[in-house]
Order: sequence, then structure tokens, then C-alpha cells
Amino acid sequence: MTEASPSTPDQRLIAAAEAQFRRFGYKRTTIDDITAGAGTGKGSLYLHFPSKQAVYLAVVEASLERFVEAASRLVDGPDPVPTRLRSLVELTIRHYGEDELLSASLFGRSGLVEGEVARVAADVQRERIRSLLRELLVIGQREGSVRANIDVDAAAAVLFELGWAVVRSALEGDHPIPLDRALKTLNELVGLGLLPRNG
Amino acid sequence: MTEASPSTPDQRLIAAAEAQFRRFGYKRTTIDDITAGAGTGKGSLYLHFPSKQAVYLAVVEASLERFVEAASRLVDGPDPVPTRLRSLVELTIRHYGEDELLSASLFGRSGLVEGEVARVAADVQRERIRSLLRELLVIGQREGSVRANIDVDAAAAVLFELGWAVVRSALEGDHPIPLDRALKTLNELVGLGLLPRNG
DNA sequence: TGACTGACTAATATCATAATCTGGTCACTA
DNA sequence: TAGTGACCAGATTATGATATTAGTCAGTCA
Repeated sequence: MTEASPSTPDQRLIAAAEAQFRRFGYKRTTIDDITAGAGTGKGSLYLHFPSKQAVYLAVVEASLERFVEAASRLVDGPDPVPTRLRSLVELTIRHYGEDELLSASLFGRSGLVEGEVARVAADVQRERIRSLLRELLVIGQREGSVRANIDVDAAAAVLFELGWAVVRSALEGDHPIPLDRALKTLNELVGLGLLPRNG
Repeated sequence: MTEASPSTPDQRLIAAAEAQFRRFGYKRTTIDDITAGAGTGKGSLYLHFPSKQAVYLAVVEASLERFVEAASRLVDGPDPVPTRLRSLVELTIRHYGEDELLSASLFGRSGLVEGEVARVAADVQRERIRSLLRELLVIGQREGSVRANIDVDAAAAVLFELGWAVVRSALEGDHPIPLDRALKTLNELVGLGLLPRNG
């Protein structure tokens, strides 16, 4: 495992950490595992990160950034905002369904991460996604597909909770209602609520 | 504690169990505590309930029934359905804020109950409240204040998740957005989505 | 006879403590 | 001066001995 990859030490540390965290979870991954995987000495890790938790957060943020990048393309897309909103929820379901590291902290249950660390990682994601939604609403207001008098911050928070619930219920197999029905209804309820009064 | 209350044994058992569960939580309450409090022998409890968990569930269901009764008065009230919906969320916040036994299993965190038992108790509540919402939507459709073509089951599920998130965030003091703003926005988004197209 | 009891048991939880592991440090190296 | 790894304190786990308790059932009355 002591290969000398061309990348910088902190990139190799993150890559090694990500591999370990994905396979074994937060608790069962040791600093020694990470540094061995990155081909550095143990002390070097602490030149780049203040703590194990910071390494984990960096890994989560890198993963999250890949999702946000795809989501941003959607947010800037040509469809009407309510349609984009639905696509965003669908993208999230797909992405989080495939990325256990991200879903672990946001939904619990997977055993990859727990407690304080999971909470902090979840907050980072929540905040990022909420701001994505807010951005989408503001765009909608500018182009007239979202009511102008809506409180975008509150609406982003409400939409986040709503989407989060739908995504979680889709991912946890906890289906009281099939996903497509839930999505359709979500769209009808929220879509109309977003539209200008006489669109 | 061996007082002979006039009520039937199972009523006294539930009353004694409720007092213990509220004070000490599920784990720290013993069957001996309950039966001593109810003034019966230990074996008698098992004539009325198959297990400790069943006793706990009976207590939760009794508590829940008191809430549902108050909620039902609201559901059958004179206001337009979206208004009743908001009142229902507010009532839930108030009630669950005051009833730690109910909120314990639904939101965790309180330490009164954990694990499997909490999950089962939460399911009972979820189901009950969801059906309350469904009832409310059907009434709304009948009196014309809710769109006829809405999928009431899916809408009830979605509304439950949403209301649940709002209530939890209100109770946990985890306010990214102040409650009244969240409620107002929730009302605008969902209220409009519920209304008939040209109401 | 059948509602009721409480001594009993198997299983689980609690506790003390010994052994192990690991996040983080720092004197040292190249 | 970036990098290292032996080292340490505190946390975690393993062990085993003790205590608790959910649930049972043979027996007691009314």
C-alpha cells in the first residue's frame, strides 16, 4: 500500500481515507490505516488535518461537492422551476442511493458513522442542499415561475424537510406510499403552491 | 401502594404503568413496580397483557387517544381545511411538547424509551396521525376546500412527513427558521396546493 | 373451577478490572 | 522544515463474577 501516487499528500490522504471510511466506517478506520494507505507517516496527517473528524469531514465534503456539481447543472437548466425541483429530488434519490458515505450521516442506520461526527457531517450536507434549493427558488422568482412574495429562506427549509422525508422514505424501503405516487403528489401540492397566482 | 382502587385490574395496571414509565422510562420500570403500584400480583399482569412491551404500547395508545380526541374536534371544526391543517400542526406541537411519553418514542432523545420498543410505539402514532390527516383531506374534498383529484393517501403521507419535520424541529429547538415563518410558508405552499384550481 | 399469586428460572444486564487499542504528540531525522 | 514513528493517556474492549428481572407455573383460595 506504500505506493507513491503523484498527487499531493493531502489528496492522497483524502483518497486513502475515503476508501477506508467507505469500507469500514468511521470508527473502524484508524489513523494508521489511512496514513499507511496514503504512504505517509502518521504525523504527516496532522500537518494537513487537525483531527480524525476533520479528515472525515473533508471526505464527506469532497463527495458532497460531486453531488452538488451535478445538482447545479440541474438547477441552472431550462425546465420550469417546479419541474427542476422534482428532478432535483430524483437526482438526490439516485445519488444518495448509490453513495452510502453521504447517506450514512444524513439518514443514520447504515453503521458507517454515528453520533457527533455524523451530526456534524449531516449539518454540512443539510446546509449545502438548503442553499441549493434557495438558489433555485430565487431563480424561479426572477424568471417568474415562482411567486414573488414567497419567503425563500423558509420555503427552502420547508422544501428541504419535505424532500428529505421523501428521499429517506425512498431509500429506507420504509414505503407506506410508493415513491412515484409520493413524488407526483409532492409535485401537485408544492408545485401549485409555488406558481404565481394566475400563471 | 396496595390501595384497592375501584377500577378494573387492567385499568389500574395501565395507570400504574403510565406513572412509572413517565417517571423512570421503559427500561428502569420493572414489572414488579407496575404490579405493586396496581396492587396486584405479578402473574396477574400476564393475564391482561402478553408482555412488558404490550403494557407500554397500551399506555402509549391511551395517551395517543387523548391527543387524537382533541385533534378530532379540530378536524371536524368549521374552518377551511388548510386552516384546520395549520391548527392541527400547532396542536401537535403543543401536545407533544407537554407529553414526553409520546414525544419520546417519536423523536428519540428523551431517554424514556429506546430501540425496538420505541420504534413500535412510533409506528402506532405515525399510523394514527396519518389516518387523521387522511380523514381531514377527505372531508376537505367533500366540502370542496381540497382539490378532488388529489391522491389522499399519498398526500396524507407527504403532509405527515412535513408536519412531523416541523413539529420535531420546533420541539428540538433546532430552528434554522423560526416556527411561525415555517408555518406561514408551509401554509402558503401546501395550502395553495390543496385548494381547488379556481377557488 | 378459574382468577389470582409469588417463588422460581433462564436470560440478560451490571460491574470491576485486566488487557488492548488508538488518536494525537513531539523529539528527532533527512 | 516537512516529515516521521515511538510513545503516552485515555478510551475501548474482553473477561468473568454478581445482580436484576421478564416471564412461568405449580399451587392457593373464593
